[in-house]
Order: sequence, then structure tokens, then C-alpha cells
Amino acid sequence: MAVTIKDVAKLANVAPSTVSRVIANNPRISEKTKQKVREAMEQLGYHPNFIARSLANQSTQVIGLVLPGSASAFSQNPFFPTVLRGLSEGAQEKQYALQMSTGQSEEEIYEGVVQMVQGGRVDGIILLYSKVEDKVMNYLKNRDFPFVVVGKPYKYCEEITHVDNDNYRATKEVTDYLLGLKHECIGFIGGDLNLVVTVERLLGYEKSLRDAGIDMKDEYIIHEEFLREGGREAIKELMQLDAPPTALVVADDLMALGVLNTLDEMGIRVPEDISIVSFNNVLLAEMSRPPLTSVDINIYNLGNEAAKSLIQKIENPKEPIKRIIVPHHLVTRCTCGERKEKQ
Amino acid sequence: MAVTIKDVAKLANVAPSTVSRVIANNPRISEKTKQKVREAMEQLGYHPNFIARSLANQSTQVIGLVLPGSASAFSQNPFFPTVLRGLSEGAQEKQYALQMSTGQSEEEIYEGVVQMVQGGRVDGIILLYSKVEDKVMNYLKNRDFPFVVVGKPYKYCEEITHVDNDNYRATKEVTDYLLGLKHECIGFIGGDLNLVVTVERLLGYEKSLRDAGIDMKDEYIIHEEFLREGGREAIKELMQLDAPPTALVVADDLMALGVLNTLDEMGIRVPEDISIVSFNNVLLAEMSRPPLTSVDINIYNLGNEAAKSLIQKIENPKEPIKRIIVPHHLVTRCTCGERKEKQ
DNA sequence: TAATGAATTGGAAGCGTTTTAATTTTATGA
DNA sequence: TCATAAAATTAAAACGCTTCCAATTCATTA
Repeated sequence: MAVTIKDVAKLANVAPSTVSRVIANNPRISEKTKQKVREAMEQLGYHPNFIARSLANQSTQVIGLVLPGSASAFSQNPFFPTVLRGLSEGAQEKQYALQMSTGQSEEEIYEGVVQMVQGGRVDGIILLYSKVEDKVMNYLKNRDFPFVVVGKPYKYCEEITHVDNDNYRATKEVTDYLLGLKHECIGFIGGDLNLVVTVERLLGYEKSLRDAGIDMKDEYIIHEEFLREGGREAIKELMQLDAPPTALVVADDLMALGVLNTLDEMGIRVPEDISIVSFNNVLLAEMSRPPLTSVDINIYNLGNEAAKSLIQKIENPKEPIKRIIVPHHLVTRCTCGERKEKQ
Repeated sequence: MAVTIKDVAKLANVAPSTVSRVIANNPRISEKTKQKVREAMEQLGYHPNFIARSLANQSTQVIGLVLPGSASAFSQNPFFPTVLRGLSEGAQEKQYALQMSTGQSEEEIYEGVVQMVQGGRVDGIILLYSKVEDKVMNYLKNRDFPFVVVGKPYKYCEEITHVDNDNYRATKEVTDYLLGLKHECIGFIGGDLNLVVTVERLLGYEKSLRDAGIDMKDEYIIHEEFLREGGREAIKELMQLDAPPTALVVADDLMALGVLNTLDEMGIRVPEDISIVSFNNVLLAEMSRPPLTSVDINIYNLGNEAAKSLIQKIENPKEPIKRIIVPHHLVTRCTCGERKEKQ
């Protein structure tokens, strides 16, 4: 049906193998024949068949993407489109395509990955999340299949190439920042404890308090899903305490927005009554009322670096394990203020 | 390297063709051999090679996605992740994978599509936008390659399967709604006029005013990008008019948020001083202050239906052209009120 | 028991490339 | 002018699967 290498060969009066070499721009073919063949390709409107090439080459120029199972997290949290853009541009540069593994449940996702890998559909995989115990990651590691993680692997951290922020330090910094504003009762609202990012941020928070000699209260630490609803639930709980915190570290902008909305409904003012600092600095952070003080984690770069290092690894199997830390910085807006003396 | 159909055949003591038939669950193979072969597959950990299968079959079980060029629109507007989820679940059901065509510029995108199509990488394509004049769409149509459009094709609307809302009617309805609230000076803030969705919504708006016998003012109609910045710019212009509108139809929630923020800064109250109704009803609409009255266009379904109908078309080439209209409904929140007499 | 036909299975070609090894062509120098 | 080396090209196998067609097996029936 479609025009193949053979048609081109016939028209140009050469062997198929010669055409193949012209496509690859092999130096062993004379300029004269190259010219001739190129004209034939042009004339027939030839386009190489990727599938056939993949089969012969054992390589597809496709990168598989594994998204977290939570559908709502994916479609509501702007983190994903942004990281996707970084990935996409990194891949595009080296002529790789991106393929998404679909699947709702844990098991479906795992099966999808196995199919991608064993079915030879992709040359490498990027995990867009990092869980404490992850079947998919174990599988890829055991098979020694090229992959990189966006986030920090919980186990074998030294043996897996990954791209992440220094979430531990970042959280320590923002907690220090709140301490600097005289706050002493600082709460933490994080995501699912099975996500490594939550763990890291929690540790940073704890470290900061410990260094400051403040003892932690368990009731100040809440875990919910990375969504607005999560934020709402969390803040309700916190405000019911006898001594509610005067400042909060919230692990995600969307959650923080939920917190903000709920506080607004409760008539509690930000930053006068309570200070908030959150993470990710997505567009929302700028648009909320009041605009959120948030840690910019460079989401785009997270994706972009991940794509680049995966491609390096694919193209050079002996590429060493890498750990890429993308810098973060605090964007100060309007949700933090000095603690006021009890009024 | 990997275990192939031949290895299985050898172990099970049958011909490769038999193994292939067992995989396809061909009824012409006896249960006994099927059992035998399946055991061998199990034992060897066999997984079929998709690439080889694709080559033999001339089909890939992959759907290509074409995203709009504007990187920021993609990564900031929640429309895309949501439609992506719909697509993903629709595709997953029928065991199709999704592949994104990457590319920044118009030209890069076009080239990406050509490669996907002529390279045999995908069985069909979904366009996630509809422009007034689109090279990609023309190309696909001329080649008679299976594709569906999310949105309404500008030309050849009857000849292209597409999934859309009735944007014309929806906009007429919301404009009527504002008229019902006694507003007479109603502005329209839309996206790029090259996008068909903008055109449709503008037409609906105009129709409503015409029916009501209100003459349109050109200065009430503004076009900007579908982003928050766009909303900011637009409202600034409008409020500088001698007789600024008392109500607005805004074609996108994100824009509306920009409008809201800017009005807030200008000290203009919503809905007391000006009413706003917008489109899409993404999470933002609920979270803005005040919460936006917005038309829910069922983004998830848009994607889901698109995936389903493309797959139908792929699997049955004589499937007739279809036009799927996804229902919409107005979600009334807090940004609309009756016009007050001039104060 | 042999012939018939249906049910199974096997062999081989083909999908469109790449690539190795072999062959042909061209250039070189005595 | 001819042998020889270098350069250019070709033939054929391989990638792992599907599928058409032929061959075999098996159960029926005359």
C-alpha cells in the first residue's frame, strides 16, 4: 500500500540496502547515488516505516510514561501538565515520542508497564511518582530496564537514576522561615505518607523544629490526599484543637487553596491569624486570595531533566547512575506574617 | 534475547503458527494444545512482541494525540489533563495506548503528525483543538486517515467525525440568562478568533443579543489568549470604556479568574457591580472568590467519547461519520446577580 | 474397511527495515 | 595493461509475528 524502501530502490535503480544506507546517510554511499535515491524518495513521497525499523533495530524511539494511579490527582493538580511539558520538550529534542501507560488500578498500571517493556514498545520509562513500596519500580530495577524516577526512590536511592528537588532541605528552610517570623506552633499538612515526597518534607519539617528546640505535637501533623478536599479536611481538624497552630507548612498548593478557602469560611484571616507556606508554586499560588507564599520547585525542569537523562541512559547503557537535584526557591507572597502576641 | 514465539513452540512441541493461534485464542486449536502451549508460555515467561505483531498486522493499537501548540495553554489550563483522562480511560478499555506528538511550532507539530501517520506509528489520531484553518486536519482528511476532532471543524463539518459541545447554544443560553437578570450591557471576552470554539461562542452571544433587540457594541468584544493574563488585559480595556458592561460572558474559567482578580484589585465588586458567567467549570471555578457561575461542558466526556469513536472508526473503516454533542449545563454559583439601577 | 470430510496442525511467505558478508566496480600504480 | 587494493553496491538473512495454504489426523459413514 504505502510506498516502501523497495519502491524507492526500484525507481532509483539500486538495491533496497542502498536506500536504507542513504536514509542513514552512511558515508560509504557515493554522493551521486545518494542524490539519485533522494530524488526517488522525493518523487514517491517516501516516509520510512517506523515499525519495521523498530523491529530490525530493536529500538523504538519511544519513552513510556507511568502516571500515578489517582485519576483526580492527575487531572486536577497542575503539577502533571507542567512536568509533561518538560518531558515533552526534552524528548522532542532527541526525536523521542512519549507514550502513556494507561490504567486505573495499581494492578492495571503494573500490567501496562510489563506490556510496554516486554512487548518492546518503549526504549525506556519515566516514573512520575515515587512511592515507598512500588512494584513497578522493583520490576524495572530487577530487569535492569532503562528508567528514571521523578522524585526520590525510597529504597536503592543510590542505584536508581532520579530527578528531584531537595525536599528535605526545602521544607527545613520554609519551617525555619516561619520560625524566623516568631511562630512556634507550626502545623504540617502533607499528602499520603506512602509518597516519598511527603516523607521527605515531613522529615525536613521535623528537623527544623528539633533544631529550634521545639517539641513536636502529633496532632499538628495531618496527612490527606494532594487535593483541595484534603486541605479542607485537614484545616478543620487543626482548628478544632485547643491550641491551633499559628502557622502551617502545606505540602501542595492545591491543598493550601483548600485550606485558604476553608479558613475564609471560618472567618480566620490569613496572614493575620495564621501564616501559610506551601509547595510547588503553580499558577494557583499566584491567583489565590491572598496570593500564596510557595516554594517554586521548577516543575518544568524536573520533567525536562528526567527526559534528558533517560535518553542518555538509553543511548549509552553504561551511563552511570545519576541523581539530579533541581533547585527550588521560596516565592514570598502574602500568606505569611509575624506571629502576633496573643490578642 | 527475549523469549520468542519460537522458543515457546519448541518447548511445547508445536509449530510457531500454532502458538500464534493460541495467543489469538483461535477456535481452530484444540483445548488440549492450547493448554500445553499456555503452560510453555507461562514457564518461559513469554510476552508477545508488540512491534513484530504490529508489523505483521499493519496495526499498532496506538492512538496519536495532537495537542495545541501553545505550551502554556496546555500546562496551565486544566481542560487538557481532564480531557486526557477521558481519552486515557476510553482507550484503555479497548487496549489502546496513547502517544503524544510533541512539537512546539506549527511546523514541528505538522511534521510530527506526518511521521506518526506515514511512519505507521499509530492507527488513528485525535486532534485536541480545532482551528479555523488547520494544515494538520487537511492532511488527515486528504489522506483519509482515521481521526476525530475534539471541537467542531470549521470546514467540512459534516465530513469529519467530531465530539463537541453545542457551544453556540450554550453561549446563547448564558447570555439569555444574563439578559433575564436585566442586564443590557453585556461584554464578551473570548479566546483566539482562530479557534473555532471562540467563533461559536461569539456567535451564540451575538444571536442572543440580536434576539433581544439589543445592538452590539464592538468595543464590548475582546479576544485574548485562554489564560489568566488574557483575562486581566481584557477587563482592563473594558473598564476604561465610558459605559462599561454590567455583565460579562467569559469563554474560559482561567480567563474569568484573571478578570476576577483584576476587578478585585480595582475595587469593583462581583456580582454587585458586575456579573460574570464563564465556561468549562474546572476546579478553579469552585475555588475562586467568589465562586464562579460557569457552564459545565463535561470535559471528561469530551475525551472519553472521542477515544471511543476513534476506536470504532479504526476497527470498522466503514463506520459512518459521526457528530457527537456532549451536553452542557450551567452551574450557578455566586458571580451573577440582577442588574441594579444606576446608583 | 475404505472413503469422505471436518477438525487440527504445520510450513512458509510476508510485513518493511537493517546489517553482515559477499560481490562488483573503480581507481591505483608498476 | 594487468594485478591489486579500495570503494561502492548488492544479496540475503534477520527481527518476531500473522496468516494463507497445504498436510496431517481423526471421526464418520457407506
